[in-house]
Amino acid sequence: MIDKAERLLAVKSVKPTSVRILVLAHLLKDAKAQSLKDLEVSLYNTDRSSIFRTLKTFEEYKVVHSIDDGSGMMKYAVCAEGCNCDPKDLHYHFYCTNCSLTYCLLDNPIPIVTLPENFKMHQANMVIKGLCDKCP
Amino acid sequence: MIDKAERLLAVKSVKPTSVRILVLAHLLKDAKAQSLKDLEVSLYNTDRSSIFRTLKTFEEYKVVHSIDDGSGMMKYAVCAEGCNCDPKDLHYHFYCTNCSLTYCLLDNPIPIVTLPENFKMHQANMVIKGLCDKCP
DNA sequence: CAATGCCATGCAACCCGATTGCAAAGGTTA
DNA sequence: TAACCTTTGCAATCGGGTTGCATGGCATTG
Ligand SMILES: [Mn+2]
Ligand SMILES: [Mn+2]
Ligand SMILES: [Zn+2]
Ligand SMILES: [Zn+2]
Repeated sequence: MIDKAERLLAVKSVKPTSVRILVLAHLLKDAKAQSLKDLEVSLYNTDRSSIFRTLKTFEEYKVVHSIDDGSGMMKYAVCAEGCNCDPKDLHYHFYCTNCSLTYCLLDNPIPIVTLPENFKMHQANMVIKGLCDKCP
Repeated sequence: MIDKAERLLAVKSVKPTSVRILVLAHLLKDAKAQSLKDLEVSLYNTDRSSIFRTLKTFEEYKVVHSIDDGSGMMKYAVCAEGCNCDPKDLHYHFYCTNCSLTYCLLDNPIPIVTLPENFKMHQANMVIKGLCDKCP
């Protein structure tokens, strides 16, 4: 995962510092959307603000995208290959209200929504809430 | 608006106290989604926590629904007539990144999303972000 | 009417995720 | 080596949301 992280950082032109490699490797390893706190707990000897700023950098360089799933904590997930975080790359997210896991539903494109006259869409945050397949 | 608020509270079986009438009248008057802070500023002689608890009560009794538009503040909007806050009453919301207004897009039903096997949808928060018709 | 009980309200304090200021550490370049 | 820029760690702060507690208002009961 370390190698994979380093390669991905190179592709995205982000300088591969130690914190960045660790954070990205962890996001790649547990292939689920993770919060700042999740990462803080997992990388317990790395400072929270460093992880925070790393995530901001990752967002800026389209390494990860953030998901506001309504849980109160922003979640971060590695962007799929080819993703540029454009409207066309938008996808649904599913938040399990039981286990708190957040999933990227990459298979369903989000539909074109007919907006009122002269409204322009730039981004979207589409979250479906319910129970995942591992929860009762 | 005061009358309308009192009538609506009666319909929803919520005891019409002074704070509740004021809050609901204000939500009805400015027919847009408003945050706790918005209401706090408008009803400057009413306590924040009272407004907060009023909004919680309104949610519980399906008087209003809340919208997490990603602005960092929860927004509240009066439910349309006949709304029971069931999945069938879900609708898109539009958040203008310029003027920070949040609109209920009541005309577009949200589509049925094909979920992975054994995932069950209970709720959803669908927010489209961009520019509204009053913004450049 | 007085006593009781319940719910709503106001105020202050707290919680917690997010964010920032600042100095030290690392690495790069001249 | 010296100057410079970026990253990191630590501590403090911010801000929306939430809660504990005492008071107030109102209705019910005796
Ligand atoms: Mn995703
Ligand atoms: Mn709405
Ligand atoms: Zn689950
Ligand atoms: Zn606007």
